[in-house]
Amino acid sequence: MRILLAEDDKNLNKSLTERLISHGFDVDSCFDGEEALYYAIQNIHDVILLDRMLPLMEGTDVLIALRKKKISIPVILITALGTLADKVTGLNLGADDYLVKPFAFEELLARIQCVTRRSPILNMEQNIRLLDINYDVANGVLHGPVGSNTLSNREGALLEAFLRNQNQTLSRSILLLKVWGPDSDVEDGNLDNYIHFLRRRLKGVGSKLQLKTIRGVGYCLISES
Amino acid sequence: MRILLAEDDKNLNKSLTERLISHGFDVDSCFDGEEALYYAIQNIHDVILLDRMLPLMEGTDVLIALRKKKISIPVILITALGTLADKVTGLNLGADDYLVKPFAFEELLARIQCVTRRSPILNMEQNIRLLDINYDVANGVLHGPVGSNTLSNREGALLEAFLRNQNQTLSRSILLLKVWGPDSDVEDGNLDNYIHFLRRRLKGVGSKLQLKTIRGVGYCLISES
DNA sequence: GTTTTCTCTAAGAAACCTCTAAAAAGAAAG
DNA sequence: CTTTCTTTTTAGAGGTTTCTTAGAGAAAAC
Repeated sequence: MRILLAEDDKNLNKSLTERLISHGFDVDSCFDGEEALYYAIQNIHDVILLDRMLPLMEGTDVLIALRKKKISIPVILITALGTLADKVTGLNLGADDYLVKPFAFEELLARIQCVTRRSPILNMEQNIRLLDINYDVANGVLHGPVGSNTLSNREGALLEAFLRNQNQTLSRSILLLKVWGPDSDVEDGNLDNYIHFLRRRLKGVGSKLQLKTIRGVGYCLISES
Repeated sequence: MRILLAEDDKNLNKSLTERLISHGFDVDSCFDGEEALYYAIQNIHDVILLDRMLPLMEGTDVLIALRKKKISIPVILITALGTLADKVTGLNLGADDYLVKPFAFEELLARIQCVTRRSPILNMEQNIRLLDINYDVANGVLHGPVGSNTLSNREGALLEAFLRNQNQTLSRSILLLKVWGPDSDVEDGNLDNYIHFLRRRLKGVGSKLQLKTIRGVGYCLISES
């Protein structure tokens, strides 16, 4: 699960990023509103944590711009105690939830869980099942008919991308964004590599799932030949 | 066991801190309500001792804020004799116990014991057992099948963190917070060091428990391979 | 048949973890 | 106050895993 964090307080930003990562999320963090919008419109994140007051562009304006572009990624607004009064405005603008500083990390986790639960496949559940496999997201363990296998981070992120977008063909560029993030300048061939790794893993646990290549476009996880 | 103490009377604060430490607790002390909330929301303490009247933010408001954030750490309110009248209010707000100033230190100890006994793993009992070990918290002695061993303070705090959170993967950042406290600026590598020490201790007493490393995240105490 | 695109192997690079050694800090004893 | 011992911390060598790059061969498209 990929999270975009826009928070200008350097300490808070760093600590949140670390703790989110340690909970198994992929995190892109930024420090001002323009940057936040730049990342957000790539539409590759599953949740956006948006501080209300940001340099260059207010968090609320980022939110307005997003919704105007019909991007419906769940947004959790982070408001300081002082600006709490107009929290209603935030919700009216299209925010899915808000959080008042200071907040407990556990509360943040709960709210993330809450806003992502709405979209059925996109939830934070420990396990995602499909056909004959069962992927434990938190621990990165893939269970299949023949056995289990622990995936590396990249392998896990790639599998997650397919599992959260079932029956969809994911283009190479989308996969690169979702798995390596918007800033990565990784070689294109690296993706082929991980596709290969993942195929080996799937075969290794005896799954009938196959990563079909859609030539010139990308890949799709399917269950039949 | 890590205790958060919020008490603005400098003398009382100091004396309590010292005596608690001498009884084997780890103590973070602070002098006003905002600070107290700041520490408390990190959710790393096992008990919170909260003076009712604090600068910047009343103890009761801290308590309200905490419970609102679904943080359920046991809280013992400390009230002066004059404000005793509305002690009921405190309990209704979610406090677990209260203590009227002036009080005997032994009474405080008893009440800490009382509120921590409720959660089965988190209690103050002398010994915590798991599989083939038995850890005497008060004296820092680790008993295993082959022998016993006295742990240093840090080693003990680390082992305690694992024993109080059984079957959980504890991230490096959480461990640093729980063992070294929220203000420490200790080098990250120090943790690796104590993991190593603890592994040696466990092996030394012949235990089958293992500290499994979860690469890129942290560690987990498990009993099987 | 040529070109493009994809698959897979191999190996170097980077990141991360473990453990040793020793310096620094602190506590206890003389 | 000094010495001695223990604990805590820093530093870094060496090992392991993961990530990335590169390129040869296979498959598909034209």
